[in-house]
Amino acid sequence: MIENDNVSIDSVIENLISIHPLLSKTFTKSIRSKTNLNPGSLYVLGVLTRHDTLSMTEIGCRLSMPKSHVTSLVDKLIAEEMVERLFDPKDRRIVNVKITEKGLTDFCSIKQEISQELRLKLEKLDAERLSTLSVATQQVKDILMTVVVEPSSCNSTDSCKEK
Amino acid sequence: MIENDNVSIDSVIENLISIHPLLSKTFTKSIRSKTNLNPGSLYVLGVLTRHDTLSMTEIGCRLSMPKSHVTSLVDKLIAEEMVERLFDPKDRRIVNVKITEKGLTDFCSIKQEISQELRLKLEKLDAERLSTLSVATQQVKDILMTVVVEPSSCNSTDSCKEK
DNA sequence: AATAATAGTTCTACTTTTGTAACCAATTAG
DNA sequence: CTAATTGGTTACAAAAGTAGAACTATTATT
Repeated sequence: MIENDNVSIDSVIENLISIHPLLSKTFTKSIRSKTNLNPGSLYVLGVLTRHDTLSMTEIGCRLSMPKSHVTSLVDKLIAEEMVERLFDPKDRRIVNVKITEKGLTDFCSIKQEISQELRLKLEKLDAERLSTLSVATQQVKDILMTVVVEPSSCNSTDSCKEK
Repeated sequence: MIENDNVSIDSVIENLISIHPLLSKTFTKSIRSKTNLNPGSLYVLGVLTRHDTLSMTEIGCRLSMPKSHVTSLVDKLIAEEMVERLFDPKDRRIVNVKITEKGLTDFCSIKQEISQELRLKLEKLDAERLSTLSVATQQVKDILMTVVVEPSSCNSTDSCKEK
């Protein structure tokens, strides 16, 4: 709790608040124009690429969306055969969602599609800045993931508390 | 070199796609619960803190929202006395929007509010990771701003250049 | 001067997301 | 064994964002 820490925290928050609209601008629009999925479904697909299976509650917790919304998004993904429902034999209330092979390959090509414009712009960066950006985004992602999604509140054993 | 660039670009895109939902989760919800502004209005306020004045078109371009939406968001901000309309004497069609003193101070306290939970979590990071995160977010922000908001497509005269 | 183009507003229709509440089935606790 | 809790679905209302046409006023083009 030193002076220096507070300055760092403030600058982190300041920076993240600036970055957020930039990312929205970059991705959301091309998601709508270039895919037949809505952004929410794509976020669900995204977390499923990073976790083999997740329950409905866990998905909602990680993406901060109401369970009812998760249901409708997963329904859409199932209609596209991108994910599947797996019923947990140990607790038959739980629905585990798993991405399919088709879902994985589709997600890859969708990523290509929606990042096409960004890719063109990144290509114009000099090698040094590009490498800086590569390292920096990796660090932000890694640290933010441990900070934002704290394991204790989202996992199946001690599950996400809904208020 | 080309090889290496493509790897970097892919990892940047991969990372940004992971970061985006994390930021949404972090900010959007508390914006709704802790302020009487909608997220869009807050984004408008945000860009106005970084640019003394912007025209309606420039705001829409920077945030990738239709001009009609910008109109309604600015209307809300004016009702809260956080911004003001300034008519350009040189071209009376243009409406320049400027953040007020109240807007600036309000935005600061809103930032405090909506980042409170994140702040608590950041405080638990050790000094090294916090400083890493501080530097990395700054780099991401700076480079992304030059990449995402390309000057030529946003300006009316020459006013869209980001530094 | 006539016409085209631009900046912004208003209007309407639509999609997406959020927030509840009611409900069922399965599990856990007393 | 009841009673309470949990995970998930369904249904509905409301907020927020998206998209585009029609319109006014102003400026630019010719």
